[in-house]
Amino acid sequence: MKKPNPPFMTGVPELLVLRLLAEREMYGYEIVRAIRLASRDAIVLAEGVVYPLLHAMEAKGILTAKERKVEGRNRVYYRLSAKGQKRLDALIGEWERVQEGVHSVLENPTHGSV
Amino acid sequence: MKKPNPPFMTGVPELLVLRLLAEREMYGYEIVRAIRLASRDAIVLAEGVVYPLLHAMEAKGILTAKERKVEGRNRVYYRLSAKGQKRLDALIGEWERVQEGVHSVLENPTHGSV
DNA sequence: GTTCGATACATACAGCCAATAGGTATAATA
DNA sequence: TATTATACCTATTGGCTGTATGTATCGAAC
Repeated sequence: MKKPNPPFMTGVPELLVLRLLAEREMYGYEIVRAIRLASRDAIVLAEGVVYPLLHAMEAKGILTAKERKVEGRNRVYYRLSAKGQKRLDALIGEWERVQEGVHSVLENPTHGSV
Repeated sequence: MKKPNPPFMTGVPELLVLRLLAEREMYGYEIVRAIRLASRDAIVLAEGVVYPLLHAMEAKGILTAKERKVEGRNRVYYRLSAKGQKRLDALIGEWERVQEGVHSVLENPTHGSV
C-alpha cells in the first residue's frame, strides 16, 4: 500500500515552528512561548509536542541543533537548513491552498452544483 | 490518561461536509463532487473518506439518513440535525480561531518576544 | 448485446500526527 | 528552604484520514 499523504490540516505545528526559526535561531522552550504569544493564545503547543517535533525535524535534516550555555542554562538552539527553508515554503503553499479551499466551501458551498 | 483532543487541523472534512448539508440535504457521492467543485480541486475527499465520515456522524446523531430511489438509483440522503447545526457552528469557530492564529504567527512570528 | 465509464454505495487496513502525562535538573525567588 | 520558572526529555495512546478494493446498477457506445 502506497504511503498515505498526510491529512489536510496536519503539519500546522511544524509550519509554525519553521516560520519562527526562519526569523532567527531559537530554543525549544522559547518556541513554545513564542507560538502562544504570536497567536495570542489561539494555538498552544505543549512542550510534549514541540520537543519531539524538533527532534524529528533535526533527524530529517530540516533543522540543525547547537547546544549552548546561556545565563547558566543549557539550551538547544535550532536553526533552519536549506532543506528546512524549502520545507517551510512548501508548507506555506499547502496551508494557503487548503485555507483558500476551505474558505471557498464555507462561503460558496454549492458553487457549480445545485 | 485523559482522552487527547484532536489535533489542530483535523476535522476539516467534517466541517466541509456539515457546511454543505447546512445548505440542503445531499447524498454521499454528491458531496464528494461538491467539495471538489466548491474548493476548485484544492480539497479532494475520496469516497473512502466521506462515506465512513457520514456513517460516524450519523451514529453520533449529527446527521439523519434517509434512503431514497431517484432516477432508478438508490441514494442515501443526509441532513443536519439540531445537534449537527451546533457541531457545525463549533467547527467553524474552531477553524476561524486556528486560521487566525496561524495567520498571526506567519505574519508576525516574533510579536511580543525578541 | 456487450463492454465500458459513470454513478453510488461500502469496508478493511494502516500510518502518523499530536495530545496527555509524566519525568529530570538547575536557577532564581520568596 | 521550599516553591516557581526555566529547560530539557520520553512513553503512550488515540483518532483522523489516506489508500485500496469490492459490489451493483445505469446509460451510452460500439
